[in-house]
Amino acid sequence: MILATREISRLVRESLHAAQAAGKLPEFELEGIEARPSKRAEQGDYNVALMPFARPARMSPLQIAQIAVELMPPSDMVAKVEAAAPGYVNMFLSEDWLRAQVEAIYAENDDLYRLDLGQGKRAQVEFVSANPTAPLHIGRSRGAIVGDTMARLLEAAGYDVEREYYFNNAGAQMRNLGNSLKVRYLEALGQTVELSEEDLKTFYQGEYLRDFARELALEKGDAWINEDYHLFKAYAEQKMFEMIKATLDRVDIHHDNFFNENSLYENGAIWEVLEALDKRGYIYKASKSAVTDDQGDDENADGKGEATWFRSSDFGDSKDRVLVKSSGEPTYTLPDIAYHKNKLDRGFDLLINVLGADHYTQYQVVRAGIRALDLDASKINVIIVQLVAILRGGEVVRMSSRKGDFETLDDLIDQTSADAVRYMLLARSSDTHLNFDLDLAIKKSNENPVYYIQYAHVRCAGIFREAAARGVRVQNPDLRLLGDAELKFLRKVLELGEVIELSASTFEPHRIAFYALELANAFHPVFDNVRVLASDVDPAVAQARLYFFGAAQIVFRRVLRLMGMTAPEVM
RNA sequence: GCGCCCAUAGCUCAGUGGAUAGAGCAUUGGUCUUCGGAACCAACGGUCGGGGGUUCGAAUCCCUCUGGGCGCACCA
Repeated sequence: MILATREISRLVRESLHAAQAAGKLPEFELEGIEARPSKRAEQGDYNVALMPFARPARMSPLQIAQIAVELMPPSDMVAKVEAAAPGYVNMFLSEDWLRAQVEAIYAENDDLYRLDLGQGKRAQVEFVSANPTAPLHIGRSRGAIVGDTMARLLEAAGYDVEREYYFNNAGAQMRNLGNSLKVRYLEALGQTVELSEEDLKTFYQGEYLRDFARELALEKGDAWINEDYHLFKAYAEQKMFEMIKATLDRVDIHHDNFFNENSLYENGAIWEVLEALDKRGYIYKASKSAVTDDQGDDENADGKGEATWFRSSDFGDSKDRVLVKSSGEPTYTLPDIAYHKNKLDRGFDLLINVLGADHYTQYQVVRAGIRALDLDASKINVIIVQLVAILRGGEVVRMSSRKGDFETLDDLIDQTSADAVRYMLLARSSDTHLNFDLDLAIKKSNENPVYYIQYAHVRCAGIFREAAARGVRVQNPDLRLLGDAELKFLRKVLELGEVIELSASTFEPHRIAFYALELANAFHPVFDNVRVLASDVDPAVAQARLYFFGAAQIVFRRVLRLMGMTAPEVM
């Protein structure tokens, strides 16, 4: 379907252009002409503000608007154009054109409002990216939903999208995981294992490892009893990933690529990055930072010898950062920079990184690294999601990772539903804190937006069930029989294109969630007032209305799928 | 101390520099001879945290203050 704002902007631009060619307007740049959906019916369906052109034209904005109206090219989309003070062009959509959009909805169906914004360019969204040491924590869930919805919107906008998961399966944490599983394995075989204070600090205590260990004991018996952590680590990692993927699958998230941080060690990429930075003069060796930080503390220098530092302060960072510890082991920052270089090298046109607010500083350092390597940092975009608080009975639920009934994304899904999780975590701007109200999410009432939206789809499906039962089928519907209520809903449908365009270009996927609620809000009154199968409805009118509700169902299914939610036939 | 985010209706929150700031919930009052009432209609409700500035025009941009949140490791 056509993007209404784009088309109307074009009409106004052409009319002003024609005015300039005819000498009715002086020559000046026609930039920034943007149509907006109108807020008031008496001001038309779309408005274009021409006030910015008053100065270059040296005319009153109202005069410019009048000239624009006068020279407006004809369009079957537009019924009427008016100039309004102080300088607006108000457009009224043609009702015939609006009715014809019902056909367009059927034609596009599940691809409704697929745009050409991306022009087939390659985009990559990196999200979740948790290490496979534990089930997905609730803290990751918002980024997961936001990232996947962003990917869906970019696809709708015409990008070729890849979803990527970055993880680390090397290092101390994974070794700890292997050791922890071994302990549980020995326990599963009936041995008692004494753990020192020191062991407990690094021990993964989650119940999931007991489950893995029981399976392992059944599978291998005591064959692994003398193995060190390596086999256990590999086993735990594989099980962990199965678990994480299963959790993500519950909310319909599927990554195309799992990128292993360790590969950057194996192929030497991290050392190439270090060398490149060194060549450019951004590396030095020292026992402490060459830049005194604000607190002037240098306690990290104590007896540790020389580390390898990156002059990130040259790029606006508040202090320099260590890339290689005095032990010779890289910090996570070095592979992180190498990873982002790798992403750029893979030729994506657009990169999006979904990060929790607590990782923002780290991202700044990586960005500094990319700039230091003289690579195009502008291709890397970040969606920072603020923290989530879980509320029950108006109280914040503590999300302890040690104990408690509530810590994982699975818990959240269990206690509410996959659809509720997707909607609730999406329906907030990423940069505001989010309160996830458990009581609301499970409530089966009109207070719950999840049900309100899905119910619209259910009601459409209900009409068709009833129609089928009565033997009514759509044949040659006459769209002229649609009334004002239906047209009002169709006007709202038109906004879907703008929502996709805007959310894909500003990386703000939450917009689709609010739009969905508005769409449902526009739907329910129509459903209540526009009967299809009532005895007093003329059969021809019933045909047109049935056809209309079929289109409405397509729109709801499309919107729900863009949010990764199900479109139920019954509830 | 420094960096980032937030402050809009009683609550939870939308709002792309454009006309009279919106929605859901809550509250109050209505609508059922029901294709699914998990619905609809109406009313009530605002110094957009305070103060400056930029602009033809500011909730939106800039500065500042206040109040919250998150970071500021030779952890990941």
